[in-house]
Amino acid sequence: MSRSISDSTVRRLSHYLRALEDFEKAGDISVSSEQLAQRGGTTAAQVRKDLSHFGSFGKRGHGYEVIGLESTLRGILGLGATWRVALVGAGRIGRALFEYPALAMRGYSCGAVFDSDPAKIGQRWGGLVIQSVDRLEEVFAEVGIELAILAVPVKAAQDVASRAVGAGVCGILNFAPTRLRVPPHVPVTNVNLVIELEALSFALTRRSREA
Amino acid sequence: MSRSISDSTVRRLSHYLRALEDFEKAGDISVSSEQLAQRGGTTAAQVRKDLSHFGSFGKRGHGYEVIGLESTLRGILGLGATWRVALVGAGRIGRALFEYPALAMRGYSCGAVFDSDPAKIGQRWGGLVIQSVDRLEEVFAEVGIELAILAVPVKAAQDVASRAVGAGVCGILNFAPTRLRVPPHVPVTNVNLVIELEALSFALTRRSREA
DNA sequence: TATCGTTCGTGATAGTTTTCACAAGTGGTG
DNA sequence: CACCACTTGTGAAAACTATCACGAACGATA
Repeated sequence: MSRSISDSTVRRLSHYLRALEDFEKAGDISVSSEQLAQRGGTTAAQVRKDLSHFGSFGKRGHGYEVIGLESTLRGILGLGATWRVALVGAGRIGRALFEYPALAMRGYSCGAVFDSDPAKIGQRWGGLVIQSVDRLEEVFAEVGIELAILAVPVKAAQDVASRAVGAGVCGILNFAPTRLRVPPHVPVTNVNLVIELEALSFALTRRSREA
Repeated sequence: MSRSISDSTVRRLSHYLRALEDFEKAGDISVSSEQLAQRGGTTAAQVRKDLSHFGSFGKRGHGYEVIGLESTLRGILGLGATWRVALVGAGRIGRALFEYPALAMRGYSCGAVFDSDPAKIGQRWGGLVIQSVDRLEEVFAEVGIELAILAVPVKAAQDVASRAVGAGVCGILNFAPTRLRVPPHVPVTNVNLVIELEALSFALTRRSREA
């Protein structure tokens, strides 16, 4: 029950949850840390350590009960709650996210869409009308937005982030390839495609250099 | 000039490069590790350590020459090379990637698009005709594909990955929320939106629990 | 009930990454 | 030339993360 949980641990919990969902589909009643480890690409000891930060969920000699651990992990990851989300940026990436089923399934419900392009403002996406970013604060308050998803160009990202924080947002999911400056109490998760591309490029190049 | 470079270091190099591009635009000739650190959200010592793994690029008393370090980093990250890429999966995410300018700018040139949906096969994207995944090996050989971008459903991901490896691919950029099993010599970079969503959810929940 | 094979939970250990602190190099100035 | 303000590059220390190894619990079996 330690206080500070490392990012790597949280990400592994995510993997375990997905593995458990598969074990459930396969009809398994219980799984061992060893089985979870293999599916998650880690070790049995790591699995047990990760879980032990939050409590003691297994039975010695028999492993973990699939359904039980599944809902425990959902609880730890906060997947029971639902969050009212605003999507800022109605470009290709914004659109892909808007229709990404996992968003809704993880409890993120989209309550507003913004763009700065006059040609897009007023268009309908699902049941929502695309709003001008100029009205961001106003709409955030009206709809009760808790979370902002940023799918805007780098240039606009910091400004939108600051305004979202000003409007009282609880967290930000940032797709712009830039590090946002926000107060420490606002969690930001970055999905930075450029970094991933460059990391892959590095791995590829390193490989061909060594060969 | 150590052998094994940690993933975190590589990702920071990416940040430094972006910062340098900005410093260049702003007309700066040289920067200190302190300046790079602030832009990249880290510390001056970290910046120097990261760079020192690859050589000694600064001048004591004066910092790093912006243009010079920029091209050094591009070299380290392998951004000079161009890679012939295949996009597997022509859904929303595939489309967003296909039009993502950073892809082309990082030296990834798309040489083929695949899908399994008969309704999509035969459609044109840019100058490319969407191919059936059934012809994957064939087309990979014809076009000389070096890299596969997977934007397919989880169910199909492992199969496509194995076939891409069989077809001699050098690396994989995987958007499916699953861990691929590939031979160790094939680098895989995962962009797992589900994990990011759950990590954010954890941070949000943790926060509201503590408050 | 006693024994056995299994698997968890966890303190100790090993390994990795980050931070610290300072000697050494650089250009400028009088 | 001697000194100064500045900033790098790097060994050593600290912090963090992963692995190991083993006692303790559990159900099954006779």
